Amino acid sequence: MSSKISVKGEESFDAVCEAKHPGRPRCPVAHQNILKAARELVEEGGFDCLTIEGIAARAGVGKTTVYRRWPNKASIVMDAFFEEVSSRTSFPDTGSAREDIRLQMRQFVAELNGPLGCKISLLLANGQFDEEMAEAFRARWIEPRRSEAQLVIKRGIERGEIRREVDVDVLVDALYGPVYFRLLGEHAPLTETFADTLVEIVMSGLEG
Amino acid sequence: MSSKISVKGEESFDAVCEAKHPGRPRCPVAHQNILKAARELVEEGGFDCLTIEGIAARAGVGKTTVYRRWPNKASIVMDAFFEEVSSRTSFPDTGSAREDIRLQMRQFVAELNGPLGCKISLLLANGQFDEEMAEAFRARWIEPRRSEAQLVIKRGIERGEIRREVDVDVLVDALYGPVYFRLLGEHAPLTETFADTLVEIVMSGLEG
Amino acid sequence: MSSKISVKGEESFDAVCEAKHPGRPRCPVAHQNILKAARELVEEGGFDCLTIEGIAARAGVGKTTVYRRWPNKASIVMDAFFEEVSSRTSFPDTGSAREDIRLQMRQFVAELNGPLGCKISLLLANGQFDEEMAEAFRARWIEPRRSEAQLVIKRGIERGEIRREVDVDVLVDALYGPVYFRLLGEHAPLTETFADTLVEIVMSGLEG
Amino acid sequence: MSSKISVKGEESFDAVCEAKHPGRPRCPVAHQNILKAARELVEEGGFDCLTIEGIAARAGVGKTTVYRRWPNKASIVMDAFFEEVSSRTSFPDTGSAREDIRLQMRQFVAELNGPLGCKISLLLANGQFDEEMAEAFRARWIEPRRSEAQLVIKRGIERGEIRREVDVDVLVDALYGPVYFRLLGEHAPLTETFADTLVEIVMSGLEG
DNA sequence: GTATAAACGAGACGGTACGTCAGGTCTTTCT
DNA sequence: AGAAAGACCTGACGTACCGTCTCGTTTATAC
Repeated sequence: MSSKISVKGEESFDAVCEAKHPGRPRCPVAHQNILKAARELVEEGGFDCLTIEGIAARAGVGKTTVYRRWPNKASIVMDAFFEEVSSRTSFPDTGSAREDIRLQMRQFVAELNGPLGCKISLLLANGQFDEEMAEAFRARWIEPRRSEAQLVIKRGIERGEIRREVDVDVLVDALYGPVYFRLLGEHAPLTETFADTLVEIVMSGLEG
Repeated sequence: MSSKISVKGEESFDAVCEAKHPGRPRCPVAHQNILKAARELVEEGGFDCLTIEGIAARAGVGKTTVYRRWPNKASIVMDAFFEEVSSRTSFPDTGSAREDIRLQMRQFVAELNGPLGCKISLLLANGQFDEEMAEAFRARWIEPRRSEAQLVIKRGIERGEIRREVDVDVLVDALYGPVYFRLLGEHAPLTETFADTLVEIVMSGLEG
Repeated sequence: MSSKISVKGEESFDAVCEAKHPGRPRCPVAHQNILKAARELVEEGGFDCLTIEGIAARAGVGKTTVYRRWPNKASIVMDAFFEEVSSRTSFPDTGSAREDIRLQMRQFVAELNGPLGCKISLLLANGQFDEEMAEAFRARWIEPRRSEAQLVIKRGIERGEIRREVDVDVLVDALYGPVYFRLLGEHAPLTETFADTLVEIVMSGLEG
Repeated sequence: MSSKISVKGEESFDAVCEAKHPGRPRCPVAHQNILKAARELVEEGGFDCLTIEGIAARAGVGKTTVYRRWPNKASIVMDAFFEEVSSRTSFPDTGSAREDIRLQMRQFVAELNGPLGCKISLLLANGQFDEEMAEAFRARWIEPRRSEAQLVIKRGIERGEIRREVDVDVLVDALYGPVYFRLLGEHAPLTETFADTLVEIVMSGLEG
C-alpha cells in the first residue's frame, strides 16, 4: 500500500496508475526504479549526491519521467524512504503502562540507531527547508508514532496507572523529544540505557 | 569578540587582522558587510536563497574575498548568527530549583518563538548535512545552554531539592529535547504553558 | 486536388482516404485542422514557433494523427501553404513577348509583396536545411513558374520577337533570380519599377 | 581585424579583450576554439548538428563561456564563417567592362561551387529566421560584393562602354540574383558556362 | 452479427538541447 | 600583497519538443 499523502500539484501515483485514464499508463517499474535509485544514491554519497539527473540516469529513465511523477527532490526522498517503513510500529501490552512505554522507547531508540536513524534525521532536517517535506514527514512518520504513544499512555490513565490530569501531548513530547534531540544534536549517545533512564525520569511522579 | 571555533584550513579573522602582516590589511568593513548580507539574505528568502555569489554581490565584495575569509557557506552562517547572540544566557536563582528551571525554560521558549527560532532550527537542520557546522553549533549554542541547565540542576541537587541519583545529562535532555522537537517538528505550538507543563511533568518525582 | 508529390514513406492522403479499406477511415476534418493550425502558428510566431506538439494541440488532435499523415514538419508546411496557391499562375498574351514577360514579372512581384512573400522566402530558406522540403518546393512552386515563363519566351522566339540562340533556361533565371534575391536578401525593395527595369535590362539586346 | 557588426546586447570581443579591465581577461584561445568547433561541426553534420552544447564540448569550453561571448547560435556562425573570407574579393581590370564583369561572375560562381557555397546558402537561408543574422550577412557578404560589381559597372559607364541610363542597382541584381537563385534553388547547375551565358544575356543591349 | 482492422485522443516513454545558475578556481588591474 | 572584478570549467537545474509507444475507444469493412 502506497502513500496517501498528496504532494504539491501532483496526483498520487496510485491514483494515476489505477484509474481509467486515457493515454498510456505510467510504467510501474519506472516508479520502483526511481525510488530504488534515490535510496542507493543517498546511501552511497550522502544527501547532496542526490540529483534528479543522477536518479534518472541510474533508474534508466528520462528526467521528464521523474518530473512527471514528483514535483521535487524532497518528495522523491519521502516516497523512497517510507515505502515500507511507515507501517511497522510497535504497540506492546505488558500490563504495566510504564513497562509498555519503556519497551516502545527502547524499540524506537533501537530503530534510530540502525540505518534508519540517519535517514530520519536527514528528513527531519530537510523539513526545515521545505514545508511540503515537513508536512509529509509529520504525517507519515511523526504522527503515527505520537499516536501509538498516546494510546499506550491513555490506556495507562484508564487503568489508573497514570494520573488523570497529565497532559498527554506534552508527555508524549517529553518522551520522544529528547530522543530526536540526541539523534540530531549528537551531543550524547542514543543508548538503551538512555531510553530507560529517560522513561524513569519522565514517568516518576506521574503515576497515580 | 569573535569565534574561537576553528574552521577548516583558515586562519581566524582576528589573527590575520591584528597581526603585523606585509601587504594590504583586510578590510574590516568587508567582514561586517558579508555577515550582514548573509543575515539579510536568509531573512528575506530562506536558507537556500543564500548563495556565496549573492552574499558577495550584496556585500559589494568579490567572491574571492569571501572565500579568503571563510571556507564554506556554513561557517559564514555560523559567524553571521552568533556574533552577538552567544553570550546572552540566563542563569536565574530564585532559591527554588524547579522555579529556576521553569524560568530558564520559559526564557528559552520565548527566545525560540522570536526571530531567533527559525535560525536555530535552520542551523540545527543544517548540521545534518555538514558535520563542521554541527560541531560549531554544538559548541556555540547547544553546549552553553546545557551547561547552564546542568549548573542549575546541580545546585538543586546540592541543596537537596533534587534527588542525588538523577542522571543530570538525561535530565537536561528531558527538559530541552521536547522544546527543540516542537521547534523542528511544528506538530504542536511552543507556548509558555508548554514550558511550564513540561517542567512539571519532568521534575515531579525527581524531588528529594 | 491534393498533392501529387510523394513524401517519404507515406501513402498520399487521398489514396488512403478514398480507398475501401477496412478500419476506420482517416478523419478528413483533422487533415484540414492540422494544416490550418500550422498556418496560424507560423503567422503568429514565425517559423520556429511551429512545433508538432503545438500543431496537434491547436488542431485538437493527437500527435500520432499528425505523424501518421506527414513524415515531418516540412511536409506539413508544404501542404499547408500550397493547398490553394499552387494552381493560380498567370499566362498573359498581349501579342508582345516583352510585354507578356513584363506582366508576368509584375504579377510575380506583386504576389511576393503580399502575404505570400514571406512564406515563399521561408520555404526557400527551409529547403536549405531539408532536401525533402527543397524538392517539394521546387516541384510545387519554382518549376510551375519557370514553365510558364519558358512558354512565354518560347512563344516569343517562335514569333521571331526573341533571338533564336537565347538559352531559355538561363533567361528564365535571369528574370526570376533577381526577384528571389531581393526577396531573400532584402537589400533593396521589390517594387513594380524594379520588375519593369529588370525586364528592360535583361530583354534589351535579346530581341531579334 | 575582426567584425564591426555589433551583435545583440554584447560588447565586441576585441573591445573586451584589449581594454584594461580588472578581472581575468577573456581567453583568446577559447574564442578561436569555439569558432573552429562551430566550423567543424557544420562541415561534419550540417547545420542542425550545430548545438551550443556540441560547440562548447568540442572547443573544450564551458557552455557559459560561449554564452558570455555570443548571444545566439547565429552570431557564432557568422563569426565562424567570415573570419577570413570577407576580405577576399575580386576586382579585375581587363580594359573591357563586359570582360571584367564576366571574370567577376566566373570567380563568384567558382567560389560558390567550392566549400563556401553551401555555407553561403545556409547563411542566406538562416537570415530568413533571424533578422540579426540577415543584417550581418548583408553587411559582411552581400554588400561588399554588390559594391565591387557597382564599381566595375560604373567604370564601364564612365568609359562609355555601358549606357549612361542603366540602373546600376538593378543591373547588379540582374547579374548576381540568378547565381544566388541557382545556388539556393538547385533547379539547375551553377557552371562557368552559366556565368558566361548570363553575362551575355544581361549585358547585351546595355552597351553604348 | 461478429470479427478484424485501422484510426482516434490521450498521454507516458527515453532522449537531446536549451538557457540559467551557482560552485569554487584562476588571473587580471587597482589600491 | 590584499581587494575587487570578472572569466574559467563544471555540473545540475527545470523546460520544451522530439519521435515512439501503449492505452481504451470508435468506426469502418469483411466474414
